[in-house]
Amino acid sequence: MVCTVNDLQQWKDFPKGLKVLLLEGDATSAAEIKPKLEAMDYNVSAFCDENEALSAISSRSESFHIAIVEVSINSGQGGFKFLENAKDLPTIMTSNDHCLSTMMKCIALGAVEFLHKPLSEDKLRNIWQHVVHKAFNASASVMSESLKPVKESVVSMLQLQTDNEQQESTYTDDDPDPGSDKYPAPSTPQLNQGLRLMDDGDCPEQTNCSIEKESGEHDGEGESKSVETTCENLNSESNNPNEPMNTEKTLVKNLAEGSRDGNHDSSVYKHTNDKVLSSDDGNTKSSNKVDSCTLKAHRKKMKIDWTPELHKKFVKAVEQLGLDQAIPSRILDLMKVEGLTRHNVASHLQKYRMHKRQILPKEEGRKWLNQRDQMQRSYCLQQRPIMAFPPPNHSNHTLSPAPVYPVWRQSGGQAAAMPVWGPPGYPLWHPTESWHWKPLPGLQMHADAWGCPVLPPPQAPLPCFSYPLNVPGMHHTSAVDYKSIMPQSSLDLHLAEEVVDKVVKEAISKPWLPLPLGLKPPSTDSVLAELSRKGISTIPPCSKGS
DNA sequence: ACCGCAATAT
DNA sequence: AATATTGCGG
Repeated sequence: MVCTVNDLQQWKDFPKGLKVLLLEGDATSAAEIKPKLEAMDYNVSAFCDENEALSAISSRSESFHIAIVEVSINSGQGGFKFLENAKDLPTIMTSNDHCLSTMMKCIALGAVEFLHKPLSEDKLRNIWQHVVHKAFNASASVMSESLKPVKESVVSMLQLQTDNEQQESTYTDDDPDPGSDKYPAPSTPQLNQGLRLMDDGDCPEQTNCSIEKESGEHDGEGESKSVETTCENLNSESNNPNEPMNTEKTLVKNLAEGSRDGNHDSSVYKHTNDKVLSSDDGNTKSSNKVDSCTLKAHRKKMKIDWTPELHKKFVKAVEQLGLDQAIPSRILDLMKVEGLTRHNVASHLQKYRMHKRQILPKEEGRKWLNQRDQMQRSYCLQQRPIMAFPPPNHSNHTLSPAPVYPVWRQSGGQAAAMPVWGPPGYPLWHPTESWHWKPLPGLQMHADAWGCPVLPPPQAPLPCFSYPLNVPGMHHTSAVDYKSIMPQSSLDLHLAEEVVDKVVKEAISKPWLPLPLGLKPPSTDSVLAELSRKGISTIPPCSKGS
């Protein structure tokens, strides 16, 4: 609060008379710069000794409006000490060292601007802006919550915590506090340039940091939202006409994005990019790699590494829930994996289901797909496997080309060659040789394979049996065969039976529907015949609703 | 608000 | 190749 709005209002010829503290590493450069400042009618007090400068501001801090401090590369903390102890004084840092890290460090420590040397009058002319800025923002909470993550990110990147900031407790996460009067300066060309270097890395979407939608997901997924939120906040803030530093904020935010490798929790995420600092030139002071755990606010969603273990959890959850209840949110709950999002689960679940039902090649799918409306379509999709039971007169392979079942890939990669896909949900009609997932002795794989139960499946629920009426021959014979063929996976059995159940119900209730896959056969007549043969003569009145 | 699917992006 | 994201319909 060197200068209040009031002061400014009464300061007729502002910024003339601005009291500038100049701290240079040597008298020569001080003597060089001082005249330039004075040429603008600034009132300059030059120092070459940091401690002297500090005592000057401590003894009469009110007598300076702004400080221009050289960062001396040679002398350790040269300049920083002043910076950190002159919290109330808008401080511009200058240096011959154009290294990005230095710049950021200065800004992070509260400098209002960083100017590359040599200092021209042009660069110095408008330093008064900071004083004005401060005057108008000193009391207001400049550091909004939204900036906290940004701050943390930068700090983390620079590893300031390990360096020099014993006294600087701010970034830890507490105070975004307005008390620390230092605020980022109007961006300078240099700064922008420098920061841009940082984003050449690999954050493609950063350019449009704007509105990432997803804002919808405030739900339980206490995950990587923070940065996005930050982003939004930044944007909204940048709408403020009084805020001259949009670009800088954005860029800084980008930095945050870049440094998003930190995830504190389990091994869900792949730590893929730590290259962020690579563009950093050789700032040796803070060149250590960013500790990945420092950042809580990791930016965009990280790619989940669906390790076998994780997948196991997933499958376990799915099984616990049962197929009907296995929806992303519940699975997510059951899995209890920190950082995992519903989207992650949904995505995985989608794939999981896909492979369970062994999507047929589109071509074939098309054959029977357009036969009916959406309902019909989904019906076909769901039932197709069952319908593919080789009818007496058809060789199955002509109807259902055996898909390949990749097996779960070990994240380690050694088992990459293994088929990762588990058993198809309904492998019945597939030639045995395609059951890659089958026990596979010696490979710990199979348990992780898609669709392969990790837990003994719940014995009880075989929903299909809950229909006393719907156990026509088809079910019977098929089920029996199935069991004899595929005792390995009771889950599959379960699934198959469930599907059978559905099909039977469907067949009973809608005998008029064509069967998928162009299986001519059993179709209506056969089914009906079978039903009657089994003594089931009472076919529910075929109401669509049933 | 969430689910599921398909298409598409990364 | 594996995932994530998006768009759409439900």
